[in-house]
Amino acid sequence: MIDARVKFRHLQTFVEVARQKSVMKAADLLHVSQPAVTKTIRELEEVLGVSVFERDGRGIKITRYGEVFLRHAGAVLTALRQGLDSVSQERSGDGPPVRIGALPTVSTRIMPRAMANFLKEETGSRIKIVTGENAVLLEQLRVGDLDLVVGRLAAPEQMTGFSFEHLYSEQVVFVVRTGHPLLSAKQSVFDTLGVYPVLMPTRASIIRPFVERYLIANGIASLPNQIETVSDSFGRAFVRASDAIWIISTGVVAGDIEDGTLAALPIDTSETRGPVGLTIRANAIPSMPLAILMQTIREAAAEISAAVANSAERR
Amino acid sequence: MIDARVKFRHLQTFVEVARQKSVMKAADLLHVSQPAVTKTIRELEEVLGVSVFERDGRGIKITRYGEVFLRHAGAVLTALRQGLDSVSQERSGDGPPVRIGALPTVSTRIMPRAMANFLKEETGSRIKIVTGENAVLLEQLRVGDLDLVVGRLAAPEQMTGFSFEHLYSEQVVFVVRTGHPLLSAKQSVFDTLGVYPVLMPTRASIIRPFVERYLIANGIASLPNQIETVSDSFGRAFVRASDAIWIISTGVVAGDIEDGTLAALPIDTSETRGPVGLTIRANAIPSMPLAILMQTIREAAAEISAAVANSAERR
DNA sequence: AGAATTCATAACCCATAGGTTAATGATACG
DNA sequence: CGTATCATTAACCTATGGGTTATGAATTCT
Repeated sequence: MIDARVKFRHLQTFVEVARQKSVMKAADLLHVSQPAVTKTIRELEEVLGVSVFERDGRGIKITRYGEVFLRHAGAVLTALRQGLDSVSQERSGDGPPVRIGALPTVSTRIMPRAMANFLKEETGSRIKIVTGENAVLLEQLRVGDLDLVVGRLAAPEQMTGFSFEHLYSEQVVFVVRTGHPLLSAKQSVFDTLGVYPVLMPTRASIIRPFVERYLIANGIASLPNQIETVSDSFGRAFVRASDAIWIISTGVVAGDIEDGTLAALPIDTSETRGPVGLTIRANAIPSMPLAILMQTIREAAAEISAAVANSAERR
Repeated sequence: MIDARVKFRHLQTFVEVARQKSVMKAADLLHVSQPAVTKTIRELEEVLGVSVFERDGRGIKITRYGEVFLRHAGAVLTALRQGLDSVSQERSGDGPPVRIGALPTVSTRIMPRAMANFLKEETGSRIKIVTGENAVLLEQLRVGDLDLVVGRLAAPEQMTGFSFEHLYSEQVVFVVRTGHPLLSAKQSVFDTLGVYPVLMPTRASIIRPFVERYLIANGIASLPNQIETVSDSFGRAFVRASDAIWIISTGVVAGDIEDGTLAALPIDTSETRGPVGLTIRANAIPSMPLAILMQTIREAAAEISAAVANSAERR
């Protein structure tokens, strides 16, 4: 059982003092007198049995016990805050919409299907879908502007504070219009690659490094005629109308390949294979509609992997 | 700012009633009169602005708002509980030991130094260090048998639910005893590599795929005389006593190279470079001693990178 | 050394949190 | 239908939570 002496007030005060590194400032922020803050901290230390701050010259310094407790206290407060407005927005009928970021890979195949299933659930909540560059989306996720990002797993440095749930793996392909000379070429594709314009993922995208590594590994140092784009609609239109080569995630062009408007070059790109999944803030508790949406996305992903497995006998 | 009317008492009572699905039983469990419970729930509902329970025949039933809030309330309480005993058990001398897994790379250089610093902190808590294969360690981390794994970043598929903190990067080297014929060889190392026995990392190890890719990239399809080992002590002994080549992380043999018993072959292995760092469960808040240990590891890593930068003028 | 800043202690005060018992609805059960 | 159960509501009481002002102790700045 939890020690009944602890109140939220203790945690709030503690966190505020820790943030301000000053009793005075904290007292100001909290609109109470300075001794009140000191007293509250004393009470907290009483319960914990250790000091969380120590005098440091004219000010104070957090102790290592304080450091540790701070994280927990923060967790408690954010959890509570979330809890409170999770219902208050649930009450108001249409709360803020569930905001999700979808990388291009999933926005053509997975998301439409997932949304169809989601709407069947009749949750009544609105959904906002943002497509964009990975770095941007993750930053928005971190700040809380988004609740969920669906796409490739980002580089580990960017993943701190996030948790990732694997859905399926996919790779990068080199696609061209059907009837493209390279499709019937006798010699190695890589030799003549430089002849055609190439559409690359932008530098900020997740797959870019994979692509670069792959190109280097295959003896291609730099490509002329390089165009960087995030827009899949542009890419699609451009590649259809020219002899350009589009280096892009399978998911984006799966449909086009299937109905024969585009074709993948016959090269082994399995090196560029990597996980696609759901990224959320690590300790956030998903709201009810979000939880449902995540579930429908999982299902959609499962359906599609199954379909792919059947039709192409992959694996 | 959080509504000051909410107290932990409200959450505890709420959770208890939700668990018992009965006001009476909850009142019993909480050692208060039954009206007290009702009142507390009323107050909570007042703050939330919605009912969390509704009468259901002779008893009560949780509402959908209640459902939503329950998860958060639970999270709040467990977070607080953890927070409290993260320090209070610390005070009482010996809590459960901190259990960490260290891959060979770090167990020779980083860990000893980190431990030395850690002991200076006088935390009084016990530490258990396990060395072993990556896959095993990560599984133990996942299950909760370990609190921390220090080593190379694992493949993304294995990282779900984990968070990784980068410390430094390192690469794989090919080492041989000093005086080895290959060191003074005129021709390319790769041509004569097959002549000598080779010690490889085991298949389950993280660096194995890196090594394989590297070998292939340099035109070596398969190596005869291949020995797979995880034991760095065996590797060290064997390589000293024979003409074998040891393919291993820099960290393991840095000391040996420094004092001249072993030497690295003069080949560029920068392709095998990759991040080394701390892996923990994504949403677990580190306990007091663990947090301190992580800090000392960071410091140790920083010291060592600095030392390396100085002595070898790397970068 | 003296002034200024910042946190800690002490003494005090009052609203209310947090409970109590007693009485009053609802429901299910024999 | 009466009666036992379980929750709600009402009336009331008191300990203490949560502040206040005044003062003291320790540093730092000038």
